[in-house]
Amino acid sequence: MKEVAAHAGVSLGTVSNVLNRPERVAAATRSRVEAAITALGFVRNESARHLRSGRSRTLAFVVLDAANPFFTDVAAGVQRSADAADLATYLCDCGGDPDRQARYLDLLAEQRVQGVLVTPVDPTDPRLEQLPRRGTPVVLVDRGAGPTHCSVTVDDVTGGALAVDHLLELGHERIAVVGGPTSLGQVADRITGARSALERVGRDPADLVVVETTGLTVAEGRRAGDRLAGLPSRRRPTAVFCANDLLALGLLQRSVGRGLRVPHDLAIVGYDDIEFAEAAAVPLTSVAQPRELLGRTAVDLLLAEVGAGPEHEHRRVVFAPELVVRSSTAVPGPATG
Amino acid sequence: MKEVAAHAGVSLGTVSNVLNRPERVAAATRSRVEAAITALGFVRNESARHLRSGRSRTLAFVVLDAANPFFTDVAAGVQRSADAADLATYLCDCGGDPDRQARYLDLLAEQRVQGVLVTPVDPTDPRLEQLPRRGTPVVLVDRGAGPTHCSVTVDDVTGGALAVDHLLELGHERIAVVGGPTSLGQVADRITGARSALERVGRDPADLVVVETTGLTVAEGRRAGDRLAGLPSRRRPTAVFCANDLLALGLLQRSVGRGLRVPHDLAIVGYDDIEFAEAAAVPLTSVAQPRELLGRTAVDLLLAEVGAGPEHEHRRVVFAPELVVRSSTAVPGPATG
DNA sequence: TTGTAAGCGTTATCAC
DNA sequence: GTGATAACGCTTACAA
Repeated sequence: MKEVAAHAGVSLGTVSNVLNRPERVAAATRSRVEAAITALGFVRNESARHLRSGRSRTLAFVVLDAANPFFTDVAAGVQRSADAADLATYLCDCGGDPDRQARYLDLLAEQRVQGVLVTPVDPTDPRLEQLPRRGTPVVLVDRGAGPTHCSVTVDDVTGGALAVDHLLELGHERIAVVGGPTSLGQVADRITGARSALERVGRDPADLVVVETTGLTVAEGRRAGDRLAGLPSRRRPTAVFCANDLLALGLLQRSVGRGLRVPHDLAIVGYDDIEFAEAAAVPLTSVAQPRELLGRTAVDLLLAEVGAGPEHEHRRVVFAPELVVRSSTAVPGPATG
Repeated sequence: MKEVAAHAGVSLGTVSNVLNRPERVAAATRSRVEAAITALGFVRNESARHLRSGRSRTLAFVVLDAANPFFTDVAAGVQRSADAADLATYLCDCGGDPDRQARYLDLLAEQRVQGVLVTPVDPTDPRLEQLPRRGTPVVLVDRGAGPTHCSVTVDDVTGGALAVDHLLELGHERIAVVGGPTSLGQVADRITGARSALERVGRDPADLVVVETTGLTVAEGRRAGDRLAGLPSRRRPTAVFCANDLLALGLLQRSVGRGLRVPHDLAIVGYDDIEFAEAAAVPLTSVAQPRELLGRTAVDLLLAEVGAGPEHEHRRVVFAPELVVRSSTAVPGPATG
């Protein structure tokens, strides 16, 4: 900037004014400075301006796992709202690793971003509470809040119940849940919902077979498929509720591959209703969540908190899930079975 | 930091030493300072340290479209290598929008990140050349480089040829390509490869029907499926090569939905071999790329450039694609057709 | 309308 | 081993 000033024959302050309050500076000087800027290829140093003037124009979305299309869809909503507020969004992918979450949160704290949105891998990380205490608002996305944050969620207990209600209505007796790790609130809640659905019809919730996985991935779904397909048909569940669509897709693929007919031998319900659920080998029944809206709302809450300052009241927004029925649970038609 | 110094009864410089060269400071003072740090919840200001000491410990990966699993898989490779080098990775999602790419590149320039990896939406953006000229190395990922960058790519011309070779071997005469926009080099190259395959067997490359799409998405694939399924069977292609798997999945879904049998009435080849290709309604034949490796190599090139400084010689690494044959082109077995 | 100068929170170079 | 102090590149009063 010093060079620009020299080149244009003005002072540092004037260059700064051209950059920040162009109306304050005479047209002639301004164009001289602008010429110098392009001639020298000057680019402002964001760290310096940030250091001087408080906050950055950046927001971060720390996601559990960017390989899951659910989160990239939520991220699309985040970006949309953030763009409208003229904030840039950095996506920080934890890839399911709590250490990475920790590192990102530390980094973002040091970076003094405007705010952080998180779908936590580890919701118990103390950093999640430290950040807002030190002035960086945090909004929890897809996970319930403590007293220190706003949150946007979809009711996962209801969602789990929706799925199992549907299977019970279809007359299924042996129902399994595939999902994990249960340290993820989403998974735990969906299983709770599944149990409550059984309970409501007078069945013992302990009847629910839980096949725990180490992650919500297609690969884990395949593994679960192997386990189930390996059971003698007498003992095998006739229906499976998967904690997300990736699991369901893997399970579906492996089940079909090992000769099971879906839904005839095995009905499958997924969760999230990602775009690929509909395009699957057997179109997947799934519990849909308003993904984009989740992201947009999260940003709205964040902006409200940034605007309000410390007297801000944290809010929890909860959306309702919806069951989308497709062939993976419907009675098989002639072309599908 | 001043507060920490006061609280611990030492000077600013000592606090800094505790933070950066703890061995230089007496154990007693050190623990006093550390106590003060945790007591006050002190977090270093990254902008300030960055301003003082040159460069950041951050790298950005600007992706064409994070909703495409291909890119999140590449990103996983990027993160892996970046983690190993103790660099944090920000993912910047352009969502296919060149304006967003422009905004991100501007922001990253101002932020003085260590380096930028890009799978460009708009490879002609002058910012891509300005950045390295001003000291921020840029590595092009999945796109060929000019003289100002390193690049890592997979040979898309060969990939396109691989796909069409396969269809020709299966005896297909009327072959279509679905893809777009052709402003994307990937798309253009794959189509070029497709044409060259026809040429090699003495066919007129102009025979290739090109169904242009506005993006590489499932939705666009569905639209293309409608167009194709609407044709009278006499004129309809018997095989389609899609420029990526998302298109292929959408096309597949809609074709099957409109009564076409895959591969009997319509054979489909995708590109990228994303995880969902295998789990599709009809498992998808696809051209596989070493996605993770692409990302890891990109970071390696970037680090080499950062290490070498201006006398660095730009490199272009090109990997080979591989055809993975599945049911969407194979002769239908009893269970699949 | 433009220039001057203080200060943002660090780090690094010195003396002490 | 520790404490002053001068940068780093910018913004913003305030003075000219």
